[in-house]
Amino acid sequence: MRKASVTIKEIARQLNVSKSTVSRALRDSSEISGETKQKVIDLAKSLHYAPNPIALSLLKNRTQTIGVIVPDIANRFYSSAIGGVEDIAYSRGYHTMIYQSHESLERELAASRHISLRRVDGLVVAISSQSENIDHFIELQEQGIPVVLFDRVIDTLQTHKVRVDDYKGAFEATEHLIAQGCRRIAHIAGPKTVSITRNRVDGYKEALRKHDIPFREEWVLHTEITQEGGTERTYQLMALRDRPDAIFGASDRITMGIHWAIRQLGYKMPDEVAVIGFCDLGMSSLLDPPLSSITQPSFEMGQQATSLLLDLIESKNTPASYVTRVLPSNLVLQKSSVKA
Amino acid sequence: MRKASVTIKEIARQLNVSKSTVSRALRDSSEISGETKQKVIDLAKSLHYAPNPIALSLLKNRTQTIGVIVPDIANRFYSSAIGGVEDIAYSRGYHTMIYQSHESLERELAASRHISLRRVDGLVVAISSQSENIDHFIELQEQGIPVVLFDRVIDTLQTHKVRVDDYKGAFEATEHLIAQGCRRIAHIAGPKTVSITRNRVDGYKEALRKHDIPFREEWVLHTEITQEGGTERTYQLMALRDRPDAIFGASDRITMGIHWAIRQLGYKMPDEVAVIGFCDLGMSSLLDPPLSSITQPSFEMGQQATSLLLDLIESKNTPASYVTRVLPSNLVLQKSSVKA
DNA sequence: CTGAAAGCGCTTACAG
DNA sequence: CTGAAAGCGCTTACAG
Repeated sequence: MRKASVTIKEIARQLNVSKSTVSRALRDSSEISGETKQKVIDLAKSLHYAPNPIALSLLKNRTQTIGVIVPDIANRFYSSAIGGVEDIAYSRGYHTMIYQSHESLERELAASRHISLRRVDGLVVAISSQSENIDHFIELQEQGIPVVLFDRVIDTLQTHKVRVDDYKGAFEATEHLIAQGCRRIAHIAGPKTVSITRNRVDGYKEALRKHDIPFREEWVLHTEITQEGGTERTYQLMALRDRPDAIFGASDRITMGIHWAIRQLGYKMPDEVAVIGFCDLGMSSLLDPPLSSITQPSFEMGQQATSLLLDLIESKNTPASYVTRVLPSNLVLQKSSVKA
Repeated sequence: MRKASVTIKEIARQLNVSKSTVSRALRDSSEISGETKQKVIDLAKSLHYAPNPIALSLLKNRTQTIGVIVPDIANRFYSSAIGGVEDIAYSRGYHTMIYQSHESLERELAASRHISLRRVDGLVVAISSQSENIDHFIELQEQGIPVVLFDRVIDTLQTHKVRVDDYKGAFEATEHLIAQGCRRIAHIAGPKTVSITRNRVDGYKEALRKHDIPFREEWVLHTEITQEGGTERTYQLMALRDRPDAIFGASDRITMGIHWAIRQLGYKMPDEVAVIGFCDLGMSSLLDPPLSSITQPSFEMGQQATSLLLDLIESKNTPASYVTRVLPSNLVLQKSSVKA
């Protein structure tokens, strides 16, 4: 069915030279005469010759392809990070294969297996919240496939990491709420298994401590990273005898759920309940009132992770040490948390 | 520094048989003795042997991989459609490579080139709005790489197509606005180059005609598929001496822009201006007031397109004729268009 | 039932 | 400067 492509053999036949000569001419080897070189190149062009990357892969055991695993491409944070990955990969001659884990360890394993089988050259990954065990990534590394983590990092994997300064972002958001006069500040956090969650809870706590506001266990709730989770936990918080006067949400989805629930329940934002959360700006500005956000440099995170990965792939030996890049987040204040 | 994988040669060496025998035993050929077969299979298992898919690709000129090109993976409609693509591809033993065109012909060309070079087995695509010329897809077909269109289809390409019933969706949305008592109904449409746009405009016009409402040129504006586009065109509409009492938006992004602008401008929804649009439900329910939407079965569209594609890939000969599947859209009424 | 050989498309020591 | 040969990992007629 498939139309046969032009091969080096065909060019050799037409020119009455050997395949070796054609191959060398095309890679501009210095040991070929200018004349022959030109003949080969001209014919190759007119025949629309393109080398078969699969043959090269077999030869070099390299595919010029990197993989990226994210929990969910529909999430703007990740789709934007993928943009950054593709940007760097493309400019350095690599292609990108995108996998979604849907927060499931099983699907992360399937993707890892595929990456190993397909001889993908390296992997950029934001670990699924279900994955406490990361043996599959260690196995990839043992096979010589470098892995770089971003966003969701984990201590047990030795490698380059790129993450945002969650602690500081959470600290600043909480301190902002305090500056607005809030004293009863709740936090709806992500799954306990995720590193980010812990950092954000810590930042939140530290801001309270700094301003001598007592920490109250019942005002920190954990949930899956979904809008429904944010909504349900908001119901739970607002149902408390002692209800909060501010809620800080740990992610886009969660925070959108909070915003929605607060409106549903009939509270005025920000006066009765101030809301702020880690969120994508495009999203948060659409809401009414617009949502104060801690925004993350997602595109840059994808870029940096990929650039570190390609360095690993292209260097002969394992590096002396791994780096962890911590990028700043950015506080964008809007009406949901700024009192008149 | 990639660790060498176990090969058929290694198994043959350890068992003192030929590579051919190992190969046959592993594919369970009937011409190998049960005993030998068992030995080979056992050793293969204990060595964690996995066939090198790259070698197979070189041999068969097939990669068990399909490509999918969409304008933008961050758009929920497309990320959900990709979910449907992956669902079917995975269950039939194929992997999916995802490409984004960002509505640019140039990037669509780059993706097509990659698909051709990488010997991807087939392609599912929602054409970029910039691509009036689709020679690159015809070339793929000529190379024996089948292409199936979904969402954004185009008449000039002979192939299977899967789309939603835009005409009917637009017709119903418009008729609903009329039922609400609106008579000055505007439509903010997508780029003129896209087939969908024309169908939606036609559905809108037909509903007006049926109810004897005169069509007014100045109430149909075209824009890029962005939120900003929706916002700008809304400003333009509401600035008219004769302003509309309802706006029907042609896509998620556009409609979100309309909703935002109407609120900004201080109009009451739905009483002063009713708003409805093609939109994802998760999104539209978040807004205040919740947005009436024509929802599309994006996941199913991805599934059906992929299933048609795999049939093309796996059949020996080109089919007698191509099909166009038209899926129904669904009208979900919410507060933005339903008057008390 | 099993093996040697050719071949998928390419590169690269090794000869000359 | 050019070519013949071996090899990447696998399959499959062709012999036996």
